[in-house]
Amino acid sequence: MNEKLTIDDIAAALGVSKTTVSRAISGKGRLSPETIRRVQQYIDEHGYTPNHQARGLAKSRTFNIGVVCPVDYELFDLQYFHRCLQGISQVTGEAGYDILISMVAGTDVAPLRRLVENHKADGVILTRTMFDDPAADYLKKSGLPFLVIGTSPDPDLVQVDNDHLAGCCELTQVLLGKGFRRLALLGGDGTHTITATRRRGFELAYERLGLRPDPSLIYMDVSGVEQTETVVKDVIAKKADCLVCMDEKLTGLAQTACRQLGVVIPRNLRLASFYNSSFLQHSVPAVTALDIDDKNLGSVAARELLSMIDGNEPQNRLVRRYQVILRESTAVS
Amino acid sequence: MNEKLTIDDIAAALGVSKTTVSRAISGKGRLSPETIRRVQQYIDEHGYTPNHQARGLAKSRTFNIGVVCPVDYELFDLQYFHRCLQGISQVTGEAGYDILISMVAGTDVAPLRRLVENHKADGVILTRTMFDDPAADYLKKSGLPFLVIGTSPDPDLVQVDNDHLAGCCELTQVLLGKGFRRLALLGGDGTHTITATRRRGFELAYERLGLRPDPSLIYMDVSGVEQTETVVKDVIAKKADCLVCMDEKLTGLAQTACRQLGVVIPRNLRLASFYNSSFLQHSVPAVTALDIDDKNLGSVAARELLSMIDGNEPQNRLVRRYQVILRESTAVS
DNA sequence: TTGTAAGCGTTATCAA
DNA sequence: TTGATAACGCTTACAA
Repeated sequence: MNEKLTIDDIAAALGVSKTTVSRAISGKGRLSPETIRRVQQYIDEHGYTPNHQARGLAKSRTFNIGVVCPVDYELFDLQYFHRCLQGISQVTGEAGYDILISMVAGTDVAPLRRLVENHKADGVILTRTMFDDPAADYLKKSGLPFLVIGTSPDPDLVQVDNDHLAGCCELTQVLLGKGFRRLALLGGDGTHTITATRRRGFELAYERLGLRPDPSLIYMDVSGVEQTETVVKDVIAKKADCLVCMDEKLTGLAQTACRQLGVVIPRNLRLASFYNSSFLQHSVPAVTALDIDDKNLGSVAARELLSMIDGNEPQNRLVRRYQVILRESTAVS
Repeated sequence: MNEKLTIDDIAAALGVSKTTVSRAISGKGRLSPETIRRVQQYIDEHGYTPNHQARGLAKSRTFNIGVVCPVDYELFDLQYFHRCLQGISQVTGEAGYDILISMVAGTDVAPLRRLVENHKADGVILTRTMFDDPAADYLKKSGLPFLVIGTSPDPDLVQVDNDHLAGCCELTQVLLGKGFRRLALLGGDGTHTITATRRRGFELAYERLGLRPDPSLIYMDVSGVEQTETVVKDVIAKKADCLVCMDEKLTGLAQTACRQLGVVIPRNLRLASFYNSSFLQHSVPAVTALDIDDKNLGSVAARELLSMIDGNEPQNRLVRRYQVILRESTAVS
């Protein structure tokens, strides 16, 4: 209704100065309880809502944080992104911050640049990291506080990530513990750091047992139905016990390939995924997977970014919120 | 680098007034070409970037638009949302606007209220509409320009939507044209207006041929694997020719159910979807579907909202960008 | 405990 | 063609 009520109006109505009103609202400075009460009451009755724009100008803050969303995110990435966003949203919301989405296509950081140059955000979260990430490079130069969700070899980047290394290692260890020795690994885009991390976790599990994975059973940069079918054929030919896929997309491809080739899971081949999804949970048979709390990841990232914005020393965070969920697809025959 | 360069600095450096600089930048008012050139040159050399916050305060605009994203969006909704967002992002970006995401859970519009009350956006887009949508109700009261993507029975809402009615009708007509007479319809959440629209389109196709669908073959509010299996059993028992699913999620459920029940598509039952996805395109067999250009929908919505923000009369828009894609799943045996 | 006044970086309204 | 100067709504020294 009275959208245009300002701090001045209240001051005039109450016969006090706008400083007093400002203080009563922010709670800063010492005021008589009586004054505070009067201001509060007036606000409650007349429905004043502060103008963040003005507040921002005065404090040179926008109370926005930017979140970069790659346009090439696919079906499953979106789920991850959405859950991250939930965590981010919750934390930032409580702190009075809003989320500005910047959609970047490929290596073109123009939208991000706009956001930064126009001073529209106080900090930025990158939800994906790549080697030589142009977005990260740009942000580094900009001087704006930012962090990446994910792990990067770049030590200058503030990083928040799940301990995928430990998680993947653990899932692999569980499989090895079941007696499967010939595990095949199916990996996607090698330019994503997560791919390297998962592979490392896979290998680490072997090393802990003093073993080594069969290098000919590690397939990287796999994508598409045809390629996956080729891999599955090869995996069967090489008599692998179990196929471990790096994410749910690859797992889906593997399932399709198996169905096409008449490979029955878990009878002819076991199947596991380094990333869980409701999809894998409901597929037939349900697929063993590493379950990661993405929402929590978003919360942690947001909290860290807000702390950086407040001038605190940045700190990398490795979140250990995951669990191995064993399902039918890795049943021992 | 010199992030803190303001219009004042430029004015001082060039020995002109800030008004002049402001005009040179905005292109408003008459200035000598020479002055404009000097200002431009200075900006180019020293890298001035305007402060949107201040600009916003002066013009009482935020240059943000809010986009509401329900947290309960699932896998497939997200794809729709993401594509919409691409369209929105492109249009708003070109107009110098940014996108503020407001995640709302269920009927709790608190995050949206925060956004509105803090004057953080000049307008809002709702990417989903429900009957008695609390978000829409709130926005109506707020007075902020907003529109919904989707169709609502509420005549007070500015609506931008694909012509689902025509699209669904067309797909249904194609199926009827193939000689299938006993079409079953599988629908989801009845509180979503889209569900009602799709049903109407389905029925309309029959009416155009002077026919009526078998009411016992229309299944609404279906969700979950078990329920879908029950429906598929029933559909088979009632000797339907084809099962039409309202979206790709239901289609996926139907596919799983068929696989479980040993129902072979398209031999024992034909399958079609009122919403296409890469998923249906790649599944085996590929599924006939209505393909809709969601990105374009987002663009249209964004353009309309910006127009409303500029004070133009709101206008409902019915976008006719769809195509029926026939695939293996509806092959005539 | 409260008030005055000077910012914050723009745009807009007058004059000149 | 330009320039003072006053908004825009809020915060915050510095006074009182």
